[in-house]
This record gives sequence, C-alpha cells and structure tokens, in this order.
Amino acid sequence: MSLRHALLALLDVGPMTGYDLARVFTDSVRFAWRASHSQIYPELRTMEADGLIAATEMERGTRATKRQYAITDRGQEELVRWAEEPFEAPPERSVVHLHAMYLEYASFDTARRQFREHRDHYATARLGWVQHVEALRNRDTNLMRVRLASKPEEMHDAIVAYKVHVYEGLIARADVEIDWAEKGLTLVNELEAARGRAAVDA
Amino acid sequence: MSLRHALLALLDVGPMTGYDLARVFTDSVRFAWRASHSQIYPELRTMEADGLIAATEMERGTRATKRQYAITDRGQEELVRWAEEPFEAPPERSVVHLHAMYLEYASFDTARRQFREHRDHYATARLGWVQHVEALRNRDTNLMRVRLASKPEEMHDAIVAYKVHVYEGLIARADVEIDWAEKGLTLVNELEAARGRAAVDA
DNA sequence: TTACTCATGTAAGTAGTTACATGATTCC
DNA sequence: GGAATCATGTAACTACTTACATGAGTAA
Repeated sequence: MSLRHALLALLDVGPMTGYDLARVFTDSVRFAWRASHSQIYPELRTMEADGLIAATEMERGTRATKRQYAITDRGQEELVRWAEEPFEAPPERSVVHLHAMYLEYASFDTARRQFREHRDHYATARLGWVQHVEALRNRDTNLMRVRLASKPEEMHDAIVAYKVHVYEGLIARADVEIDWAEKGLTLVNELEAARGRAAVDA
Repeated sequence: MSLRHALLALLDVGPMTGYDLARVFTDSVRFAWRASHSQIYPELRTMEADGLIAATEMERGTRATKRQYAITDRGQEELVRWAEEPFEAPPERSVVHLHAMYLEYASFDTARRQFREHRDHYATARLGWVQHVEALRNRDTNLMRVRLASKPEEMHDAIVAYKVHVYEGLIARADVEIDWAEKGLTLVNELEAARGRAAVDA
C-alpha cells in the first residue's frame, strides 16, 4: 500500500485536491513514484472512509465544486507507523533483464537497438533527477518550500537530506544502467565480429 | 506478458512440467524473475490454448499423471517475435525509495535499521548472483548444459554471454544499492549528531 | 469560439499475491 | 507409518493499466 502513504506524505504538507495530487506525481515525485488519476481518486475515497484524510467540498467558479483533502490526526499517525515499518525489498523481477537474457533470439541490430534505448532512457531520467536533486539541495521546489514552512526548523536538514539521498541513489542507479547498456553494446559488437570471423573461416 | 516468455524460453531447452518450471524459477532464474505455481499453472493452460506449447499427459507411478509441456513451432516464433520487441522500461516506482524519502517521520534508530537491512538484503542477493554468474561462465549449470546441447555451436558464445551480462548487471546494481545504504547509514549518524549538538546549544 | 486546463469519475482487463485444497510418490 | 517431495489446481484479493466518459473554467 505505497500509494496510500505517498498520498499521505504529500497531504501532510497541506490540503490538496485529487487533481493537485495527480499533478504532483507527474511533476516532482514523478521520479520516485507514479500513479494515474484513475487510481488516485478511488484511493482518496477509501482513505477518507478509513479516516486518514478528510474532504472539504469547495466551489470553483459558479456551478462546479471540487473536493479538497486534508490529512487527519489518524493519517499523521499512520504516516509515522508506516515510516517505522521495515523496508520491503521488492521481488526481483525485471522485464529488461529477462529480455536481455534471451537476446540470442534477436538479431545483432535489434540487440544494439535495445541497449541504445535502455541507455538513452536512463540518460534522460538521470538528467531529470540531477536537476531535481539540485533544486532540493537549494530547498527550491514548491513542495519543499511549503513542507519546510510547515515543519519545525530542527527537522529541516533531515527532511531535505533524506530526499536528496534518495535522488542521489536514483542517479547512481541510472549510472549503472547506462554503463551496463554501454557494455552491452560492446558485447554485441564483439559477438557479431566473432560470428563474422567464424563465417570467413568456414 | 513476461511470465509467458520466461516460460517459453525455459521450455525451448526441452519439455517440462509446471512443477519443473516452478522449481526453475526458485532455483536458477530466480534471480532475474520469479513466479509462484499458482500463477504458472493457469498461464500454461492459456499458452496451450494459444498453441504456443503442447501438453503430453504422462503417467507417474501407477495411479497419477502429470502434464509435460513442449514448445511448439508457434511458440518458437513467438519467442523470436518477443526478442525483437523493444525493451520496455518499467515505470519508476520503488517502494524502498519512497519509504526512504520520508524517513524524517521515523526515529534515527529505525532509519539505521532500514539501511542496514537494505544493505544486507543486497549483499545476500549479490552473493547468489556472483556464484551464478561464475557457474554460467563455466557453462556449468543444469539448464545451461541442456540449452547449449540443443542449440548450434556458433550460438553458444552469445547464449552464454547475454546471460552473463545480465547477471553482471544485477551485481553492479547490488553494488550501488549496498553503497547507497552505507551512505544512508552515515547520513543518519550525521543527522543525529547535528541534532545532538543543537540540543546542547539550546 | 475554440482550445487548454481543471476536475472527477467508472469499467474492463492484466498481473500478481496469499491462502486454501488435495492427493500420489518416494524415501527412511 | 510418517515425512518430504512431486504435482496441480482454485479463490479471493490487491495493485495497477488503458480506455471511456463527462463537464466546467479560463484565456486567446
């Protein structure tokens, strides 16, 4: 139940609508978690039913309304309870690694394309993370400013430091993925060259 | 639909029962993919219905039977089709990173325990992968021996090399996780020391 | 008036989990 | 005879995805 706690952690900085939350997922927290609005809206309803958050119906314009959710005391307790829970290592199950494991069924060109795309994907992600971690370090994101304003000053360093540490971890992970893909490209070239030599020998 | 292709790739080395396949998932391929028997048995039935594999009812003992599945021509084509498909980058969604991001809600002791367990988890996994990659390099696993025997010799290098490359990637990934956890431990200690100093100053 | 953003949902389907359930075989 | 292993399933549930659906507000 990570979505629930991601939402609680966001609502702990201040009240938001489902729409706001969905946007945060694709803006800043995008990099560490993602969820679609079709998952968020129902989850907010059950969280409300569970007493973790409370909704206020607010008007927007003349005819329309929106529901703004605020974290409750029970929600805050739940956030602490969750934080104290042990990390749960996800079951090792990587589509990319499974796919790469059986590249002998593909052509060398395909194999190269796979590794190139993998490299490019992580290079792009890395860029986003680097920018984000820089902004976090400067305490210069919308969310972080509001979050710090809502928490006692002696906690500020920890609040920032843990988030920075997470993004540094993601960057380091991107680095190994990029390196792995580069080595994969070299490997494919070597395999193709060896195949070529074998063909000449025959 | 990765399970389906993992099963096809395994059945391409020779016929197996659902039970055999489930065991392989917890033995050698465990490290790259996992699936429970309750997922495997129904999937085999639908793969059979789709004509990717064919079952032979075999007796075991006197009263019991078992279903042994063999890959069909259509199954082999599907395996190639899948290998030619682009890698699909999974949506960035890591429970551990989300959890670590909000460690300010936990105590320093908890935070340290989290990072220690994370480090230990990957240290253990790493050990398994190192052993496995060594065995693969020596072409010395049950599955690899049979696989190579069933494939033309000019493919052997590629078959081994791609798998070795995947496990090397997993090892590199374990290394960054371990390093990240170590740095996390240092960070928690620093944060705690700073908190202590602040308390003395006050 | 048109396009974009704000805002909130439902429905059907996929993938995977844990628990429940059963029974034969084989080895000691 | 009992325990471990071989062998195969079902059921209920959780998390998530894609597609469908609607409509108000706002700025050009």
